[in-house]
Amino acid sequence: MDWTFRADAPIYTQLYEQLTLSIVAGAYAPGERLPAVRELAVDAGVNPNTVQRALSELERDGLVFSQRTAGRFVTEDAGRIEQERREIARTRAGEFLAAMERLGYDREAALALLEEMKGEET
Amino acid sequence: MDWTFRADAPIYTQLYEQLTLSIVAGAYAPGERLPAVRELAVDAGVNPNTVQRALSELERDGLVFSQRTAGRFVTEDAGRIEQERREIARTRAGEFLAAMERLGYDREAALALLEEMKGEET
DNA sequence: ATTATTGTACTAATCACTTAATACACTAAT
DNA sequence: ATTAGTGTATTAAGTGATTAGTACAATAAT
Repeated sequence: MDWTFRADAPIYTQLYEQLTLSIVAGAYAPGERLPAVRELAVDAGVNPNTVQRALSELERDGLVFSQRTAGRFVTEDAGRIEQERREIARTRAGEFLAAMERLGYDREAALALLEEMKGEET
Repeated sequence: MDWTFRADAPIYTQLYEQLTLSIVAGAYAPGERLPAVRELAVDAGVNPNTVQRALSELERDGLVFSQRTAGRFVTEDAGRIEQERREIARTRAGEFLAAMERLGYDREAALALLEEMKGEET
């Protein structure tokens, strides 16, 4: 993992987002053990507590669970992971549509814009 | 204007965004005079400097200009306003596609999701 | 039993950013 | 000339959250 952080948002937030994406996109398999808090911390060059905080949120989301002395693991519930993936996608889509609406683009127009951008780089 | 602020972002940012939207969506016409800094400040219940800061950014974007003793005005360049509207829309669209891609949705799938959401509220 | 490795809790300090207070500058109108 | 209404600059203080330091707890392996 590259672990490069922007300055415009807390590190723990960025860790949280990147870890979520890693799990949801399948980079960590269901049931797989995650690196230890201290290990991740060294790897990312941050304080263990910062990692801890990010991981707590993943736990709150039900994407990981921890066994006090063995370590942290990705949930074995593949359905939960897929559900999370869908939820994030729907949220993003909703936010996008809302933003476009405020700009005076109705849904047709928003879709048209996306169609028109198909060939381009992001 | 309702001027209600969230707690998760600076006030000046939110002012900036809302004012931008107001201009771009045509709530303020090209050439129209904006309320004075102090007036907006009272209206929104914030410090004049906070308003000043938001307005400075609008100026940087070329959406407003100020005449030192007369007040601030929306640019008369309607093309500039439309351009800004388009830019914001394209940026949002690009961000959306990028986010969806990280989630494993290619463009087809992203569009399909939006189609599927057409009937819903945001 | 001891050690090493894990997650967790608590406290404190740093640190940057936002916001506020205040004073200044300029112009038009009276 | 004076006043009132603009935008602007500068400085200071608050404030809140992030991050770090350090110590604790629990279990598995040796």
